[in-house]
Amino acid sequence: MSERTPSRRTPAGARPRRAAAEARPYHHGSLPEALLLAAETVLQRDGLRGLTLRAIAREAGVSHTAPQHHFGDTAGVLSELAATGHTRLAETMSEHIRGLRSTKSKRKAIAHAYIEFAVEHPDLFRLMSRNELLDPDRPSLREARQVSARALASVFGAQAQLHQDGYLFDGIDAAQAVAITAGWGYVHGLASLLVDRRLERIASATGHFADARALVNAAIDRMQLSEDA
Amino acid sequence: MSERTPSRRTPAGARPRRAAAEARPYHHGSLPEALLLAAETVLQRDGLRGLTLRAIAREAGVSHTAPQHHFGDTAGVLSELAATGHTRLAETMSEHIRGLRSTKSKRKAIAHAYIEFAVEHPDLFRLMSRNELLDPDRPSLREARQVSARALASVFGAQAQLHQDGYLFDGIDAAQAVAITAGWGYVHGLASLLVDRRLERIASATGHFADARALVNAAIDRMQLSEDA
DNA sequence: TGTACATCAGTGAACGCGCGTTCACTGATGTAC
DNA sequence: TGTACATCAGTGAACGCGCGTTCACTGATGTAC
Repeated sequence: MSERTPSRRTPAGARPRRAAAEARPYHHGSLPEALLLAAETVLQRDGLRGLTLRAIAREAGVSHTAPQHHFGDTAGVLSELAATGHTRLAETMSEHIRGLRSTKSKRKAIAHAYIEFAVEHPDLFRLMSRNELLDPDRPSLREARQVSARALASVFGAQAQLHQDGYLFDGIDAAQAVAITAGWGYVHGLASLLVDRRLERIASATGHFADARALVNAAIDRMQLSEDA
Repeated sequence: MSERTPSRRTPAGARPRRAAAEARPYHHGSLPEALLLAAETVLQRDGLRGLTLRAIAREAGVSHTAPQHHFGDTAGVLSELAATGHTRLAETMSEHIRGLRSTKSKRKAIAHAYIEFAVEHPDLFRLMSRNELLDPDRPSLREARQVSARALASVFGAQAQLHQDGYLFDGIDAAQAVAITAGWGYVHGLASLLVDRRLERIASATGHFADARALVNAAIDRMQLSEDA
C-alpha cells in the first residue's frame, strides 16, 4: 500500500538518518525470509499467475529489483517457496504418525496429513508439483523433497530400513519401490483431484457425503492398508 | 513464418481477387478447428506458458484478433482444447477395455490407457487439470469430462448400472462413489507423478526398472483389483 | 435474374499494462593496516 | 583508535517485450424483395 512502510523489525539501536522515513533502515536484515513470506502471501491472494518478482517485492515493500538480488530469477523464489512447502508437509506428516504403532494406522494418518496440507495450502501444493516452474536442482528444494519423500517411504515402504543419510532410496528393492509409489500415487492423486475440484459432482450425487473432502476421507479409509499386495 | 501462407484447404471454385495472395480466401472456412489444432501445436512446442491468443493466431496464420472472435478469451480456447483432450482420453480408455471381460483386466487396461495418454500428451494432460485456467461451465468441456468420467466409472464403479444419459452420477450409492474415487485417484496420482518427473530417482535407485514408466506399470499391476475392499 | 442490405468473418493499427532486465547509483558493513 | 577501501544490500529510472483489448475497417455470404 504505502511506499514507505516502517520496518516490522527495526533493530533496537538503529538511528535512521532521514527523520521522515520513520526508522526503516536501508538494509533490511532478513530480506530473503521476508521475501518468501511475501511470496506466500501473494500466492494465497493472487494465485500462481500473480506470483511475479515485482509482486513479491511490492508485497515486501522493497524495490522490485531486490528479489532478483537474492534469488536470481522467478524460478529461484518459486523453488525456495516450494522447498518450505515440502518441509512443512513433512512436518505435518511426521506429527500425524507420531506415537502410532501399526502400519495401518500410520498409513491412514499420513494420508490424512497429506490431504490436509493440500486442502489448506492449495496453491502451494500445486506449486510443489509444477516442475516446469521450479529449479529441481536447487539444493534446498532437493533436500526438502527428500525429507518429505522419506516420511512417505518410511510408512509405505514395508519392511525397509531406509537410509537415514546418503541417497534416500539407495539399495531399496523393487517391491518396496512399488509399494512406496503405490501409496504415494494414491494419496497424491486424491489430493490433486480434491484440490482441483474434480470430485464435487460425484460427492454430491450420492447424497451421503457432506463434501468432496468427506468422499476422499472415505477413500483413504478404504485404502489398501495391509502389508501384502 | 510467412505472412501470407496459402490456405491448406482452398475450396475448388475459389477465384481470389489478388493474384499475389495465391488463393487464400478471405474467409477461412473452418477457423475454429484450425485454431484448436494450432493451439495444440503451440502447447506441445512451447508449453502452457507460451499458449497465448496471439501465439495461437500466429501459428494458425491469421490475425491475432481472430481467436478472440471465436473463443472469447484465453480460457475459452484452453477449455475447448481441454475438452478435446478429455474426448481423446475417453476414446483411448474405451479402446483399451474393448473386448475384455473381467473387471480385473478392464481395470488394468483402463489404468494403462490413462497413463499412456498422460505420457504421450503431458502438457495437454496437465492443462486438463488446471481448473484455474479453464471455464468448467463451458458445455463442451462439461460434456467431454462427463464422457471420460463415465468410462472410468463404468470400470471402477462396481456393480452399477450407470445412467447413460442425464446426470452421470445421479443416484449412485456411497460405496460406489468411493470405489470410483479410489480407482480414479490412484491412476490419476500415478499419472501425475510420472508426468511431473517425480519418480525418476526411486525408479533408478532399485536398479530393477528401466525407467519411471516401468515402475508405474508395476504399481498398476499391484493395484487393488478385486471387487471387495 | 438482379439488386439492396444485413450479417458474419477476419484485418491491422493503436493502446495501455505489467513484466523481467539493465545500469548507474547510494547507504551500510566489514576488514586491512 | 582511526582511516581507507572493498564488498555487500538495496534503490529507482529506463528499456524493450509480448500480452489482451479496442476500434474502425474490409471482404464475403446470405436473404428479402
